[in-house]
Amino acid sequence: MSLYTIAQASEEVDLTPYTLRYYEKEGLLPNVTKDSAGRRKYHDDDLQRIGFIKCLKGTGMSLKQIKEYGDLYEQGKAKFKERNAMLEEHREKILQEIKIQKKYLKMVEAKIEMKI
Amino acid sequence: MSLYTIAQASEEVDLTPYTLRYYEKEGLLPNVTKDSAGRRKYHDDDLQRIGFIKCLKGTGMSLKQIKEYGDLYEQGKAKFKERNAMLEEHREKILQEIKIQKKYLKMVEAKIEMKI
DNA sequence: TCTTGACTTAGAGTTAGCTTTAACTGTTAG
DNA sequence: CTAACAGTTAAAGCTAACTCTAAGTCAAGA
Repeated sequence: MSLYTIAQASEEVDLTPYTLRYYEKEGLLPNVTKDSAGRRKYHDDDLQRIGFIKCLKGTGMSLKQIKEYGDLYEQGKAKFKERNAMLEEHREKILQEIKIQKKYLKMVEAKIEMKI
Repeated sequence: MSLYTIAQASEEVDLTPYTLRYYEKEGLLPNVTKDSAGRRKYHDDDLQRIGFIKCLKGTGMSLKQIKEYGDLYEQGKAKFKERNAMLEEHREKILQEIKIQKKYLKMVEAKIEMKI
């Protein structure tokens, strides 16, 4: 059970302390605790959660939607179906996006080969 | 040699007229002409250029960089090397990005299968 | 004890990329 | 001729996602 200061967590997940506080303010990190002096303490769970937030964000999900997903997650088993439906929909979006990226890649490669 | 009004061009490339004017203002579309009444007329060349802009933008290039590329393009053969170097660098970026997307896809799929 | 430095907060500022508004002009159908 | 319409401009406004500032607190080392 290791704990991280905001600086350490920031280093660990490669986001600035500003961003971590921002995510918390937006309700994306509801479980970050504070020590007696009011300073944030990040648990491994928090870091894992941030990792998944980065995954969702990196695949084009908005912070608003990520919060929705997180809120469902907080409600546990009761909202499992809804939550997984979100992920499955998102999965399709990622697949679609990879397809588009590959198409664009070909366009760029064609332009490179064009030599004009 | 077909010509398009801004509304038609907008339809054709699936961007709003606002966006087309904005791109022009930013210097991304230097060759759009105007009729005697001052109304924009888009040529096939313009639509092709917009298509490539969408490709670059869709793969994460900023409008600023796209403008840089376009400016080199305007300078023709003289800047061919520089221009192609940009594209090759961008090609690497796209490949990298596809890799990351695939990794994230696996993370999402793992979470779906986790059923917790 | 003093000072340094990492933290805290609320709230303001920034950036990219549009998007809209206001006021106006020129074209076209009735 | 006139009303509606599609376009024009400059400039303001908007949203997402940070990013920073100001003012303050707290703990640890010289």
